[in-house]
Amino acid sequence: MPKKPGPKRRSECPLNASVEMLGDRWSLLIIRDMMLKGACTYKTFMECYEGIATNILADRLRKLVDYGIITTEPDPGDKRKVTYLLTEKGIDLAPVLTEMVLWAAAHEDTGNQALVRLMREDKKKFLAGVRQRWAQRNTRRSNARRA
Amino acid sequence: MPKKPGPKRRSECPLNASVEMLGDRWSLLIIRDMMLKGACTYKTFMECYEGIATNILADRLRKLVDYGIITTEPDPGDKRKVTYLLTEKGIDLAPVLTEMVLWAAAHEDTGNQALVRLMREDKKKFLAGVRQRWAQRNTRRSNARRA
DNA sequence: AATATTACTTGTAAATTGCAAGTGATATTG
DNA sequence: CAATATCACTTGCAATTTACAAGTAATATT
Repeated sequence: MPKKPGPKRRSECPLNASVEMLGDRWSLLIIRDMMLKGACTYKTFMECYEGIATNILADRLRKLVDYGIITTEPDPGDKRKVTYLLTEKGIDLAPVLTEMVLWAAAHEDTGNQALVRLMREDKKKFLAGVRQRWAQRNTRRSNARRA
Repeated sequence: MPKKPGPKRRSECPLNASVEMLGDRWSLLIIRDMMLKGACTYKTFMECYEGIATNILADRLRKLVDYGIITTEPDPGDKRKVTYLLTEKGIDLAPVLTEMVLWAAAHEDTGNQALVRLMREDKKKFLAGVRQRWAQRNTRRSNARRA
């Protein structure tokens, strides 16, 4: 997938680009729930422990789709359902999430120490795991489409 | 420095902790200007290319101090000036910044390719460089205080 | 003594967020 | 097969946050 020039940003700085796409209180938590809990429907996102509002969730999902971080496809079994999936671009956010988790775990009093230990003890392994799980998902999806 | 329990957060999740501290459109850009451009006064932060408003800057600096990410000290030469410095906790954000820069550079059309190349070709070296430059600064500061 | 610089604060309009209550298209149940 | 439930949203509105412009107080310079 080619890089999009994107609409006018405040600056050309790559950090600014990241901040404009992900710099809010919800987007990265949605990615987290997809990556770690395998969440992929509106309903499961609503179960997010932090309690996201419905309008904000709809808005963030729309933006994440626009940015090419996630995609949607209809559920073949239940026509009410929409499945959200991480794209390559979305999967590539794993290192960002990891560093943010490790930073907070090192400097704040936080929970989920099991995840933190896993990330800290073998960062590469963890990243490879995320990547593989999602590669499988997307492959299954491609096969299904082909069939 | 011990970890603070911090006031009530939306959840115990370490990612959420990071997002609550840094998940907005300006905080990480301020850290960037300190880390990469050596900015350390209100005035230099105002020169930030993205054009931050004065009230937002004052608010974000206050919050970053509260979170222990930066500290202030008066300028010994000019009593009008306040110097802002990264703490250890702030310096430890370098890997987060790096991954965000590399992610955007990989998937978006952005500038500052020199920085991106440096980060990509030798991430460890880049991080060590940031750390060393700031360690020097903080050492000089300690010495000055002792003298 | 007058002007400039630095680090802010204040006021206000515009945008964003959070909460509650719909809505319409499917799916399930009695 | 009619009534109810579920799913993925949208709408309305108050509260909070942001952006922009204009101060202000404490130094510093000329």
